[in-house]
Amino acid sequence: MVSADTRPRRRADAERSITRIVSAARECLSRDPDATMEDIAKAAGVGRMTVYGHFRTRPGLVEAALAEALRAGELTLGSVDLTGDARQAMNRLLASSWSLVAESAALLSAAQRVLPEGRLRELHTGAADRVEQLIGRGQGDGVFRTDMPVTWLVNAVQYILHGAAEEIRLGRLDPAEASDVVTATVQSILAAPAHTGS
Amino acid sequence: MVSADTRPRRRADAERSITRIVSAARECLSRDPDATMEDIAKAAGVGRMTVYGHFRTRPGLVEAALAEALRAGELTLGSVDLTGDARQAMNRLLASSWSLVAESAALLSAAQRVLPEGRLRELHTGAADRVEQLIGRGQGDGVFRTDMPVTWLVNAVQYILHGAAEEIRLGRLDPAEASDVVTATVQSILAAPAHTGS
DNA sequence: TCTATCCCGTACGGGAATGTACGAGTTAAC
DNA sequence: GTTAACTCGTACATTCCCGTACGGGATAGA
Repeated sequence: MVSADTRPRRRADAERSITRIVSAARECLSRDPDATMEDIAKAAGVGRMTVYGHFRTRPGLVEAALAEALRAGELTLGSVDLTGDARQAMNRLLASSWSLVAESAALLSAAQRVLPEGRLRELHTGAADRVEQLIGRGQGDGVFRTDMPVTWLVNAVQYILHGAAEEIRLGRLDPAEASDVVTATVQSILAAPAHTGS
Repeated sequence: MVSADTRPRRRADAERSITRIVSAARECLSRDPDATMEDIAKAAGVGRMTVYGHFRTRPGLVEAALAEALRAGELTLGSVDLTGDARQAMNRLLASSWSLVAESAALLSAAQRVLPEGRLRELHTGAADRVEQLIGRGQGDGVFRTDMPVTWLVNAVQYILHGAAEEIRLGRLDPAEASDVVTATVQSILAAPAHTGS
């Protein structure tokens, strides 16, 4: 927040470089959490030193990339209608954002390794909270199960998305049917049991 | 397989060291896939050089640790009764092996990074196949859903187990209730829809 | 045009991890 | 008790990546 305010004078090409670098960082780190500064620089089409010109350390760049991904997430999340039937709302949410969340999983793990303990959760809270609220509302309406902690349900969904991304990356899941598979799986996890059998 | 056969002469203390090293490797790599040779040596209570005396390279040690974990897995898997109702069989399977599978997740990812492409799947096939067969049988019996690829179901279960391990590690899931949560979640994913709705 | 900003290559230093070499002390096995 | 095997410390070479320093060249912005 400091750099953007106290440094209002920045040349247009620098702005463009930064955009490309952060974007490249997202892409690289999402594929390999151990991606090197040079890997990222190459992907951005700039020299390694140019990267250091804008981001003094690797953690700094990782955080910027994560922040960018989260901003994009917040944006799409904010544009989704979460009212009405919680199941339908969840479907809409997944339809518009599952691939984004899934692809960011590796980036998240990269951040987890280089950022101080609380920092990640601090940044990530916004997005997770909204999902948690939706699930909570669904529980209140009786359409989602209540026999498990909400935290677990939220994270179980996360892990399914992560898994779907991995399966696609490994060529074991057809990207075309991934969306349907993910929504169906998530609905199964969240659904309230039809009857209270043993 | 080679070292055990062509080198029948090994002193008892060496045998003990190897056991301790492999065991320590499992433990360390399951907590941190990037665990160092020195970390492992320290955990095993031996010097780093002793480790190199038995495993020339890190990948070699990782493979040995993975093989050990898989052997343990095969052992428990083999002792589980997989006949009868597929759902019950799955519950028995999970009850006896979910924590082992879950804890080995990090080890698996460590292996994925240092072992050549096909090697991991080659080693891991045995265990995965058995789960796949059980799910396939459940589908044939009409108790498990058939609207998704079996491969996806198998891996979705994997990812749930992985997630459960992570949640426990982060203190967000009570180990005492983890078993119930896992089995219930897995059953939800696998269950055939009660009625053929829209 | 002129200047401050930015691009980017080479070069260097530091740190961490892997794997090798040597060798002295210890211990199992015969 | 003798020998061969094992332990394990120090020291070293190598590699990889991070981050810094310097400086020449290109370019946006006035």
